[in-house]
Amino acid sequence: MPVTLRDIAEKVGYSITTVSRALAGYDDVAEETRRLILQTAQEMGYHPNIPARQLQRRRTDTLGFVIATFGPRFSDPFLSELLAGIGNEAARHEFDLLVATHPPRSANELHAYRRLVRGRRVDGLIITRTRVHDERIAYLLEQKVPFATFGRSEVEGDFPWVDVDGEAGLVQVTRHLIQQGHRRIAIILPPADLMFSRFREAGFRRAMAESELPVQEAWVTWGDLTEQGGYQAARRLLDQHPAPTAIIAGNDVMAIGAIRAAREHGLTVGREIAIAGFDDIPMAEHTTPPLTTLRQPIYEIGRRLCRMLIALLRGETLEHPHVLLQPELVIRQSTVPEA
Amino acid sequence: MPVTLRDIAEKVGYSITTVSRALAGYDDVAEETRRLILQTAQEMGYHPNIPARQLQRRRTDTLGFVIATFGPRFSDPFLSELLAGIGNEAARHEFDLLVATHPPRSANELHAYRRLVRGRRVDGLIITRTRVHDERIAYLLEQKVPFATFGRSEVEGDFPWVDVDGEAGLVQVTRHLIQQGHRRIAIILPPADLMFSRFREAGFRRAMAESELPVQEAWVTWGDLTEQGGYQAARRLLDQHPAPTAIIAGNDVMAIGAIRAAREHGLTVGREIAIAGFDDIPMAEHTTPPLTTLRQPIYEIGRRLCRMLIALLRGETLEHPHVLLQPELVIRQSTVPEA
DNA sequence: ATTATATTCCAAAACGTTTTGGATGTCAAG
DNA sequence: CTTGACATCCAAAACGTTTTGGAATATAAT
Repeated sequence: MPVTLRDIAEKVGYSITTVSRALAGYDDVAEETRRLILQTAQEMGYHPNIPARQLQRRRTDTLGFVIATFGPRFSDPFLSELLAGIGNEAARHEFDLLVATHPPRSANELHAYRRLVRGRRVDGLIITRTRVHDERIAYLLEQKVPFATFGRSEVEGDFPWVDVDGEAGLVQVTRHLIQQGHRRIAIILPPADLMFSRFREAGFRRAMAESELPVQEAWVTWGDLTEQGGYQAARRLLDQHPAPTAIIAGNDVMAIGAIRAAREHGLTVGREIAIAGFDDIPMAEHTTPPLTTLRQPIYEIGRRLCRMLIALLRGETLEHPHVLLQPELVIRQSTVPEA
Repeated sequence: MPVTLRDIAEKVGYSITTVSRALAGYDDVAEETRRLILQTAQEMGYHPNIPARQLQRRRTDTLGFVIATFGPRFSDPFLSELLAGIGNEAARHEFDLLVATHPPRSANELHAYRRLVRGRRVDGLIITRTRVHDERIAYLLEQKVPFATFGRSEVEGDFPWVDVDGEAGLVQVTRHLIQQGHRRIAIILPPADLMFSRFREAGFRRAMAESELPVQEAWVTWGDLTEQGGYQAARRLLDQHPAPTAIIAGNDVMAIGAIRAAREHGLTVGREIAIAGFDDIPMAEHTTPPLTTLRQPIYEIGRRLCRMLIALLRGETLEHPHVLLQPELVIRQSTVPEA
């Protein structure tokens, strides 16, 4: 039913080849012929059949992005924003985006990657939240499928990445808290198998050491990046004696959970306890009190990763294949009591 | 480089046809032959080329979902959860999901749909937040592309949908507030061009009329479903004299904004002012105070829409092509002060 | 022995595109 | 008049799959 090159060819009386080449803009088509073909194609409502083109060109102009959904719920603002950045940039380059979802760290996570790669559904993929010994990266390297990651990796191999300097970030925020007079500082780290958890821990320890403050090992904890996780971890921290006077959470979502825990403990956040996050999600400036956090431009990173990957696919060599951005400390009332 | 049917055929000494049919499970292949072919395919690491299959089968086993991103940011928990539901269910049926993003109500919204439809990239689409005179629906009906929607529509045409009875929901929550002793009740509706805005408004008015309470027209306002939007609308409401003692927000995200506005106004939410939302996003039970809201099972609806659409694509007739779910009133401390 | 019926196989066409490697015709230069 | 250069066109192959419409052989029924 849909119009094909053959239909146009028959109508205008030229070969399929010529029609194809006219539409593709080759210069071995007479100007007048081209005009006729273009107009006819327009009139007949021609649009190329993409699967056919993909088959012939042996590429799909499609990117893959696999999202981990937490249980039945996925409302991680981090992933949403990244997705928006990737998606909007992909659209700008006329690329499509194939999204696969799956429960996190499930057996079918790799299955999702294999599906996309084996079926030649995508030309490249974007990976986020790189992990220690990341099997996704290992797989894609082994399969020689182009990809770009948000986050560094210790896996050997050459691939572009963008990352935010979590170590420097944690040095900043820890120093800030120390400057505010805090000595008993706790931290709720992201899951330890995530690469950025390591960097942030290192930054925290470095800043504490620098001020010759001891790191209470009981105050170094981990949370699963959800509100619940932050809440629970913070509760455990606040139940201790002595309790910390400041908590740094691995992301804003956990920080929001920590705020709730602190409030339940009867503490005034900002005054009796300081709480800081990481990300600067839109909600961060609207919590009560507004959240001190480290801003990372997630949306922009999504766009950038997408651009890098597409450049890679086009065979261009990247000027800066590895980008390390500095997070920006945004100080709000959750660590600095109102004047 | 990748293994094709031809490679297997040459290796085992049968025709491409037989290899194809053996792998597809037809019964006109000898048992022994099939075993040989299956094993060889396995050994050689065969995986079908999906674009080739799509071309031949004239279907893609792929669904499309277009997401409106708000400005550069998209962190709408509603959309995230719906996406998770759709994505996980699609994976269960071996369907892929093509996601397109675009700024809301931009000219290229329809462009995104056209792109997916014209290029025959997808077999069907899922639409959410149906609008009055929805041009997306009109377009898909005109193109005879299967789709399913979250939300009803007044556009003529037959297509499956799932919706939540917003009118009944608003009757419930309004009654609840009236029962709590509120007389001056305001509402922040979703944008008026969204179908569900109409239903909710009707429910609100019905419940008010039923108790012979006047609806202050200045207290019927609209917000853009963001935290900011809810905050601003609530501020305007609270600046009035007399101010409402209860505010019903069009979704939880706006309710969170309203809570912030109320707090800034020096009001204790739950006690001096009641605030209710709609959706019951994960964050709702973790706000301060926890939010009274109408729960709609967004994740499940995503799955259901996906199932309906796939059934439709398979030519099955749906038992219940139109599903109207009842939202569940979840009463928390934002409307009922703590004991 | 012949016919009918299964069983197992496959050549070829088709899906709609892009690309290769010329073919044809025209025109200016020699 | 020939040659070469250019401009314009196209037949055919290829991408990798599925499906159609039998062919070939073996087995059972007459």
